[in-house]
Amino acid sequence: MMVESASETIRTTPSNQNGVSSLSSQSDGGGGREGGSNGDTNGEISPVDLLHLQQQQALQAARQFLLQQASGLNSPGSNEVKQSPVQVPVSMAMMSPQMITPQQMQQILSPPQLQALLQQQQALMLQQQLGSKQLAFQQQLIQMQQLQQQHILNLQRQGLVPLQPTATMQSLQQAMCPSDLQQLWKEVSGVQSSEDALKQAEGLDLSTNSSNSTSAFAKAASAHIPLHSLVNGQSHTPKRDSHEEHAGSHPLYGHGECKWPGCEALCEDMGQFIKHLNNEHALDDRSTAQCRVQMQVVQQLEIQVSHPVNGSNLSERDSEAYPEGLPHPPTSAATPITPLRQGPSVISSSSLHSHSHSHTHGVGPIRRRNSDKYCTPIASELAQNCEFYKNADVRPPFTYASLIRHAILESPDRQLTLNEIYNWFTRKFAYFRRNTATWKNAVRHNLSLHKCFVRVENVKGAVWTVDEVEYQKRRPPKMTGALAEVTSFHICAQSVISPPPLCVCVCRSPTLVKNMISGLGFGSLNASYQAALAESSLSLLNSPSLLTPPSAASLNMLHVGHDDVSSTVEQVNSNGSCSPTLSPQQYSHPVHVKEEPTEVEEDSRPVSLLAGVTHSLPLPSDERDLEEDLPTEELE
DNA sequence: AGCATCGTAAACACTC
DNA sequence: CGAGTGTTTACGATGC
Repeated sequence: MMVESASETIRTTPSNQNGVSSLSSQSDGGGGREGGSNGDTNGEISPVDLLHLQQQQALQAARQFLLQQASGLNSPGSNEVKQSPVQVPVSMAMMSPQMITPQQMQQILSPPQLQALLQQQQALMLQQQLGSKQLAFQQQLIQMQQLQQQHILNLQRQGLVPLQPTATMQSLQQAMCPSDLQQLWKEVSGVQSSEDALKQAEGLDLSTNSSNSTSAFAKAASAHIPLHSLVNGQSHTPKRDSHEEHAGSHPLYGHGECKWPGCEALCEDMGQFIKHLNNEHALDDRSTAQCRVQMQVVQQLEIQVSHPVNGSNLSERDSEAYPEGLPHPPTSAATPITPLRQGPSVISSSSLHSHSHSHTHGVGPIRRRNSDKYCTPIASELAQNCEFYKNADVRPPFTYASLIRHAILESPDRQLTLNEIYNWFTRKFAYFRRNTATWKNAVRHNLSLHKCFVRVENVKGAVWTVDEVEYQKRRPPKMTGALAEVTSFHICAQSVISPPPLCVCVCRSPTLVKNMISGLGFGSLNASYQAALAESSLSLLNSPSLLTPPSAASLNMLHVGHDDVSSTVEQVNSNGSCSPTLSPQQYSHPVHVKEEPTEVEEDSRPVSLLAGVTHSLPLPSDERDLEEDLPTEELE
């Protein structure tokens, strides 16, 4: 089996570079500029090669760890699992289908995704005919992909094809696209997805073999081939029979003990191990978060490898999605545009919404926990799914307070009349174009109830503003839950992309990196997991390419975020520089002070990664000022 | 169980 | 008077 224990894997030296190569094999000609630096022919290793090697090593370790988790979480040994002809991708595989109830699914998927899922499922119910044909087709496809892999592998060995690690992460992200969620849903609900998979397969370019523009990995992800069959480029023939595949071994089982990172529980036999796996490592927030964190790590590593210096990885789409002067969400920087995406474009922690209310009203509630518990970056979500929410009658998974705040802060003057807030709601969300009485009442209720919303008498009448201090106060004092950790690390990882020099300076110590990770709310993650993150990050952070001046984008990443919408908006003024939100007291007009029912005494939100690390360091005065000025909420 | 948060509903007051 | 706005209370659901 390719999977060793987690700690071993993390420390795996890149003796088999093929692992990276095969995963990232791609010859799109778009950015393989570093492929030529392969210096293994002359025996001399240049610094560049060393760097690359180091990066690849970190990448490999992170990737393997992720894949381990994916396969481990999949609990393939469970007899209850009836393997469908189509495998779920890694992101899906990490959610043990047999353990996911529809309720859990609702919690995992955002409402838009759910809606898309359900619609697809309904359509699918009508046609379930092509099972066997599709299976054969899939197998053919797999064979072709294996050939393709081998070929690309050979080319890479000869230095003919540059490494394209980015493709891997794109694939991972593709693997998390709504269509794949649909796939998962179908599998969970026992619906054969032959039609759908066939469509996907047809989408692949079968007319070309070795050097087309789609990586084998991406194809595999699209075709739902188990990722572990691609790892290391070894030609594991994907076995369709889960029993056959997992009868005697399991990636996370070896030498009589569970190889789950940090577990090491003794299991006499496979059955016991499976039981243990299901009991101890079942899908929950934490395991999901771990996978997501790991994916973030891999993503950042891959971004780093493929975009060593410049910040040009912000797509035009991102530019369009954000108001002038507002920072772009760090997630977008690495978010590939994939045609597979139909609904919400990004599945991040922000998409892990619980939407479990089952109200009888036409208008279901916006669950606060969605944003607070999961620290949803609403700005990011909204920006990226703007069109979706605009057109789809789907309830946004954000609290009224968050939305109102976002609306206000998005406005040029950071103040809106009630009617303008209404208009914003209806303009931005198709969902709010109906049931107006309900939500408008709720909006008014929220405006009045929350002290963070301040009514200001204006010449034109009353406008509503946001008192950011108050808003922050009412935030939960402590982020709990694994997904909060993800968000924290999200920022950590993002800051890795293009951190300011001062960040790099302190991150060269693995211990420190580890401490940073723990200090950022990763304390609940086990030691080896933290070590994995730390070490993965370290390799990256040692890269000279990180020694880039702080850019606006990188500064945006320096703060651990919280939930929602305006995390992005409020701290940045129109000229792009960061500043505290205009306090209501700055208005010359009378202000109605409200008392909020409950107040959190202390703002003990996670501090920024930078702040947590750099306080002991000399900081350029201007940067220090900037840092102090910046609220500690995530700047998306 | 208790608490906090949120969404919803509704009553009420005030202004235009 | 009615609509819009703003405040307040109550209640149920949910999560911790």
